Amino acid sequence: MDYLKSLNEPQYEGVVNTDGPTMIIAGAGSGKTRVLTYRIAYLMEKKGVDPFNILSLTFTNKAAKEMRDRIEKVVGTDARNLWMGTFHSVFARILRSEADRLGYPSNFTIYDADDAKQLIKSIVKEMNLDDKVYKPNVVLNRISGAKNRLISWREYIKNPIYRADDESNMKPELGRIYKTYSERCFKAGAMDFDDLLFNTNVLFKEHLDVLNKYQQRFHYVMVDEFQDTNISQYLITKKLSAVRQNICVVGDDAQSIYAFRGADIQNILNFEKDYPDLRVIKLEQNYRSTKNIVNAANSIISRNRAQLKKDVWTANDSGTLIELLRATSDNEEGKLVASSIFEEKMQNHLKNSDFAILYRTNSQSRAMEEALRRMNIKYKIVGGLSFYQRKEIKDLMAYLRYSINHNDEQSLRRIINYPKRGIGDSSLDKIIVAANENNIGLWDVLTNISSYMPGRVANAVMDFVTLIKRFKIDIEKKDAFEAANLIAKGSGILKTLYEDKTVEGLSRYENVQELLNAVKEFVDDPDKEDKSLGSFLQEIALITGVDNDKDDDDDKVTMMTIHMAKGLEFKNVYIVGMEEDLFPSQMMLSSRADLEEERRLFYVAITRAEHKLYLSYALSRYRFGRLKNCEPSRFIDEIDPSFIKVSKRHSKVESRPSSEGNGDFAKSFVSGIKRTTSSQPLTRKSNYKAPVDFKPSDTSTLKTGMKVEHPKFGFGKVVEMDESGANRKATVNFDDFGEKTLLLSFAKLRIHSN
DNA sequence: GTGAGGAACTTTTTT
DNA sequence: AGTTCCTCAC
Repeated sequence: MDYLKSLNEPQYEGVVNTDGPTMIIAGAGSGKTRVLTYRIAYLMEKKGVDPFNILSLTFTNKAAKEMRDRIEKVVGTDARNLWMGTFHSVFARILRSEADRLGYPSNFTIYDADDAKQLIKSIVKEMNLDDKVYKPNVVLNRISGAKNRLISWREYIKNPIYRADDESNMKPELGRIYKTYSERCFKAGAMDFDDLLFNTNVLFKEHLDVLNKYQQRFHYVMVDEFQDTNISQYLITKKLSAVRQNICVVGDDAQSIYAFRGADIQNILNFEKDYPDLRVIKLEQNYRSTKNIVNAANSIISRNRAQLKKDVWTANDSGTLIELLRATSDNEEGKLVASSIFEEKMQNHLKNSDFAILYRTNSQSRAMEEALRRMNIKYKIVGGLSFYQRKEIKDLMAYLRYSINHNDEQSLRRIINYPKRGIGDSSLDKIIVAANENNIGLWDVLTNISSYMPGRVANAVMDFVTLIKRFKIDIEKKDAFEAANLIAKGSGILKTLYEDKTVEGLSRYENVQELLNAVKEFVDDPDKEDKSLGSFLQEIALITGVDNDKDDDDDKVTMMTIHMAKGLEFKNVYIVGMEEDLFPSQMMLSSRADLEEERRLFYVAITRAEHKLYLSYALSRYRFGRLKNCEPSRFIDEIDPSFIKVSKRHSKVESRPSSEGNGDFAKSFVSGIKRTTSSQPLTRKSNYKAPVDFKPSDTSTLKTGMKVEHPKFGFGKVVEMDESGANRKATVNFDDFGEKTLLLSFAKLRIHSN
């Protein structure tokens, strides 16, 4: 057990005091992951605990995987049997096997935020409420908040305080929306993210035999990033460890940055009250960063009132001062950062992967990307719109999900008319209303469609039902990969995408193939016990941006939001967009507590840096297409000035550009074609109007090989004619826009020559 | 039912 | 600057 020798005293305490309630307060960079890893290894090696009896909850799946790998290095392949994962993934797994207790199917669907918002939107519409008042985001937040505090819709409706609160906010119907939303999810056999935790609590509360089973199973319970757990999560861990009391939570109140998601910093501040004989261990020595960085971070966080006493220090060198960069615009900010990275690489022999650019909002990545590309610096963006949120992926997933769970309303919505089969929105609404009015499942309506709907649409629905039934059989008879393949082909998704020869269409086709590859990998993975398609889908639903980070060994600069950077470290860090209203975010400044959360976020960002930290801000920035003036963030002034210096790249203040931007670069894009609005994207072809003198020719004589002109796409050559159907189509290869297939009854083509 | 085109709105972080 | 909703014509 050599590894114990490398630990300092509090770290050692954290590893060997395995029994009884323990709280480890771990300052940034204090070796928290090491302690947790060794603690588990110690439990297995020294105490002979079966890994099957250890539950370790982490914040991301990636963190879980890394920890498992590290433990495996110490104790061997036994580590694979540990229960390790995020709250959501571990309890989704448990719910899956206990679903019948709650009246759910074991193959329940997991709704992501997108599905949830769509559902709320349609409920608000059905209830004839104003969607300006009941915005899906706001409603979902409110429902989510209630669930995270374990308030069911029944209690919500009963409680006069919530009602009064909602009424004073002019949203008296929230309770009813919550009720309908819950019922619809239940009927659809679906749980949203919050339900996974909420229903686990219900399960443990109402089925004591089940609770008992898991209490007996988990002899040791550990929770990482405890500062970011909500009440619902806290109660689950408390219940699970109630018999043996072997609960160990690890966290840092100074790094609590998920209050918006229901994380309650009181969990960590009040933990002592719940466990009077709690052992508290503080890890205060920072091994990661220079003195300047540690002290600067301390000078920031000391301004917050809500915190535990802690004295983070380091024995490392002072290092260089933090550098402050000022740019005239967001684009120049990108250039300054890129050239600074270039210079640092040259002078200090650093790799791209030693750098991280951190920002407050995802939209800030754009300017940085362009600058890095121009300087030929490789980069990767972690998070943002993930692979699994792309339309084509969600479409295929919806087919897979629906083929497994025929009552999944949101999936049905996506696929019933994609590819087009003549079942429009109004027909779909009728189907949903029929299901709700007769209190039956969607599938029951679809299979008896002729009693609800006459004629042409009914036939289309019957074809759809036959298709889904076929898929269901495929899933039962074949393995997940083959079934997914058959569904991708049979649904017509592959064909539709294959026919789209545009650049975007090609990449969409490749993405679908990529998803099929992911299923293949899943099926071939020897570590997976349940290889059904349903199990694959549930796993995918809980994958996040960081988990998805495939090429982390490539030499690339990492770009991500500060939230995503939690738990990571880099030699050099750039925190960009240090502007008032952006960071701290304007939306967070309504109360003191929120300012403190923004400050903790800044603390997290600073403490990611090992050697060198840069802060940058711009004097003006594009927002909704307009250039807006910006002021430096108050956080810059809050850093003790002895740790910070102004960079030599700092721009002069006088050079601030005029705030009157006219994003009118489109004019030069395609000559002779006018943009119809100043504010709409180039990607939409309808944003261009033909010059007034454009007169289309009679296209009845159009043939392959002819040169044509189109008002929006300019000149091109006909590569293929399709005269088979009622609608004549021509595929034209345009000089500037590539191949497009045009319906000749609509297309305004002018024939030039052949 | 479908697609084109215009207007209006957007305004944070994520399991 | 990009998305989404609405309207209108086919």
